[in-house]
Formats: sequence, C-alpha cells, structure tokens
Amino acid sequence: MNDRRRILVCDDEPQILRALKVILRDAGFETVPATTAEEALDLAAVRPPDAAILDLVLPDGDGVEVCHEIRRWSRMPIIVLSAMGDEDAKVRALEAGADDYVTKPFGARELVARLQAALRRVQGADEEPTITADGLEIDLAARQVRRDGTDVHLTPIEFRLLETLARNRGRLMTHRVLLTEVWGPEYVDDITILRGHIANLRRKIEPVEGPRYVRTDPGVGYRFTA
Amino acid sequence: MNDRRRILVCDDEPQILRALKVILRDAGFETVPATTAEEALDLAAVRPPDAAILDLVLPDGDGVEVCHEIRRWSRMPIIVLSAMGDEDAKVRALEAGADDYVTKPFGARELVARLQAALRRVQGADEEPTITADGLEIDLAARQVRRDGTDVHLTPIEFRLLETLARNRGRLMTHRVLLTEVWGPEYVDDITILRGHIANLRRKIEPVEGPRYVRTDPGVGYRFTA
DNA sequence: CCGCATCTTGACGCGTCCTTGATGCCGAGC
DNA sequence: GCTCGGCATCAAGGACGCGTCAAGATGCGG
Repeated sequence: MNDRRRILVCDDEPQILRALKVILRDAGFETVPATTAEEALDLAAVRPPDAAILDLVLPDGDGVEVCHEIRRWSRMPIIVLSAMGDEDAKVRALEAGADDYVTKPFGARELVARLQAALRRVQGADEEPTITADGLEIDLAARQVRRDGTDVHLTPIEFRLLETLARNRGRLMTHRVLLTEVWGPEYVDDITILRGHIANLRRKIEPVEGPRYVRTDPGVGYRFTA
Repeated sequence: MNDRRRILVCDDEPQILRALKVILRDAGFETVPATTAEEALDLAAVRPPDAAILDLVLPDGDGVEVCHEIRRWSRMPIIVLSAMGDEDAKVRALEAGADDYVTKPFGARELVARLQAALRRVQGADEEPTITADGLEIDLAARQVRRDGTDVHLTPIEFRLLETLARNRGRLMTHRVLLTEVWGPEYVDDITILRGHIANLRRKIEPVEGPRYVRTDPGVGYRFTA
C-alpha cells in the first residue's frame, strides 16, 4: 500500500519535469507527469491528485486556463510556475484560483515548502463552522471572533474581509479578488479602501508587536497565515 | 448483495461527472450518472436513489426545475452544485426544496460531509421542548414565556420572532432570514417592520438597563445570546 | 356596531461605520 | 545617496442603519 501524496506536475520542458520529479520524490511525494494542458486535465479528472504544479506556458494553452478548469470542480492546492518578470500572468493565475506561485528559476526547498504549506491548508478546509489559528477563533456560522478568549467586535465589512481571507487561509488573495469578493465588482481598482480596512482589522485582531495573521504580499495582495 | 447508498449525480460536464464518481466511490457510495435534466428525472423515477446531487446549469433546463419535480413525490436529500457568485439561483434552489448547496469549486471532503449530514437528517429530526437562558424560560410547545418566574404575554408575531431567534441561539440571524421565517418570503426587504417588533419584544423581555438576550449586529441582523 | 388588541407604516434623532485624502515610512532601483 | 512607488496610519466628513414613538389600519370578539 502506498500512501504517498500524488502531485500532478505539468510542464512542457522535459528537463524541468525530470528535475521536479527528483525534487518531489526526495520530499516524499509521488509524481504524476503531464506535458500538455489537455493531458493534465484528463489525469486530474480520472484520478484526482492531492495537488498540482503547473507551468504557466504550455504548448496547447495557458496554465491559467488549466487552473481555471480544475477550479470548476476541485479545491486541490495549485501552485503555478512563472518565468521571472511575468507579473501579469502570475496575477491572472492567482485570480483564476491558484494558491501560490513560484518564479523560475526556483529553489527546491522553496518549492517543497510552499507545496507542503498549501497541502496543510486543505486539511481543515472542510467548511468548518469555526476556524482556529493560535489565539484567534473565527466562528463563521455565528459570525463571532474571539482573540485569546475575549470577544472582538468587527464591523460587517471587517468580518467579511477576515472571513474570505480565513476561508482561503494560506492562499495568496490578490487585491482584485478581495475587492470583488467583499465590496463587489465595481470596486475592483479601489485599493485605498482595502488598505484602510486591512489597517482597522489588524488593529483589532493583531498583537501590537506586528502582523501575525494577515500578511502583506507587496504588489500582489494579502494572505491569512496560521 | 450490495447495500451501498445510491447517489444520483447530474452534471453536463464529463470531467466533473468523472471526478464526482471517484469522490463518491472513495466515500463508499454508488453513483448513478446523468447528464441532462430529463435523464435525471427518468433515472430517479425508475429506481429512486438515496440522494441526489444536481448541477444548477443543465443543457435542457434548470437544476431548480429538477429539484422542484423530484420534490413532488420524494423527500430524498438533494444537494445542488452552484457556480460561485450565483447567489440568486442558489436561493431559488433552496426554496424549491433542496437541502443544501455546495459552491464550485468544492472540496471532496466537504461535499461528502454535507451529503452524509443530509442523509442523516432524513433519519430523524429532534425537537426541543423548552429553552432556558438565565431568568428567561421559553416553552415552545405551550407557546409560553416566563421572565423571573412571572408570565410574559407575547403577541403571535413576537413569539415566532423570539422562537426562531432562540432555536438558533448564539447564531446570527440575518434580517432576510428572520423576515422570511416569521413573515414569509414576500417580506424579505421590509426591515422597518422587523425593527418595530424587535423593539416591542425587547420592551417585554429585556431588563431596563439594556438588551441582554436579543443582541443587534449592525448591518446584518440579530442574535439570541444566553 | 363598538372597543380592544395587534399589526403596519412613516418620521425623527442619534450613533456608528464607511469612505476619502493627506501624511509619513520603508524598500527597491538607479 | 537619492528618487520613486507601494504601503500603513490617521483624521474628518458624510452617509446609513438603528431604535423610538405615535398615528392609522386591520381583525376579532362582545
């Protein structure tokens, strides 16, 4: 019996595919290789892997599309590989539902670390009634937040902001995604308002010594870390 | 002999159908696949399954219609799959008799958990005779309320309001939920009337120094706290 | 037909929350 | 070392929701 995690890896360059295979095997993962977008989607549907690593540029399509397709039916962790400087495609992949990105050339340790972090996230993501991250309790059904046992009062917008971040804990949420999710599509570009409420939220739930739960990814967005 | 539960699954996209099949098989269910609304209704009629999972968008109709049709003759658990952001269709499906909804993309474990919860719910529903919260007694069967031992007279609407709040004690009940629950779906937006009766209810059961049982959540709704 | 209890509706004052722009800080690139 | 862009913070205004009250509508029983 083999209980190793299966990782779908899609990249059109054979040497990168081989390198990824070695890196993942050493980290205790099983690799399911694919070289085209179509092959990746087929493999994912026939027997869903535990996570996927997708190159953004593929012969028969875009890694963003693959990401989008998979997200129609699965929440499996997806990490995209982007060439350096390809900021735009990176952000589009994140908005299509990717969990994180790694820019090529990547270090083996960084990739594995991000993969494991993403896998850890999915463990308790089963739409639990209450999310707990050391010292912070978020009761989604009751719409109640406690820090170190004492209740914290959040305004409606602050709660929805924290809720969407916590529901996607570990995942990098772009500014645009957060804005459309909390305020609606017409606020897509209003980053100022997002910043303001992030500040208020932090003042209420973060310890004084610095941000612990809500991390900033400069130029891209925010993420909730446990 | 096969005693596995049979689940009718209706989705027009082959990839999603395949993924659902795998997920359900791993959870110990047998899948009855269908790709159109008509096919789903036929299969359900020929040999009723134990539950149904329906996509909201189908080639020859709406998942809401299928839901409505099935409900004409069966109380089997129905779970609908809705695309993210399609709040309206989701609500209509629930009003047509669906038990629960899962938004795509869904986690495998979440879907299975909700399916099992729905199956369990069909077994038996429980009733609570009387709810007590320090100094306040609510006898649901006798429709009687006492505060500190003395009877309090509530009008019919006031009682139903308190009843729904108390049955979901601790949980925040939105304006919309309270209005549909107490007054009916056509009062969904009439917040004024809700405010008025909340005020009257408070005058009768709350101590003079301020609200203790019925707390207000600005912009969202009310909740009953013990 | 009348009176009472209840429900509904609108207006008003008040408090909270949202929004916006200005300001200062920090890191990256030159 | 300097400039520039992105980020956090703060304060002020304006908008919105809430609770309250009173008057009118409705329904029921006497």
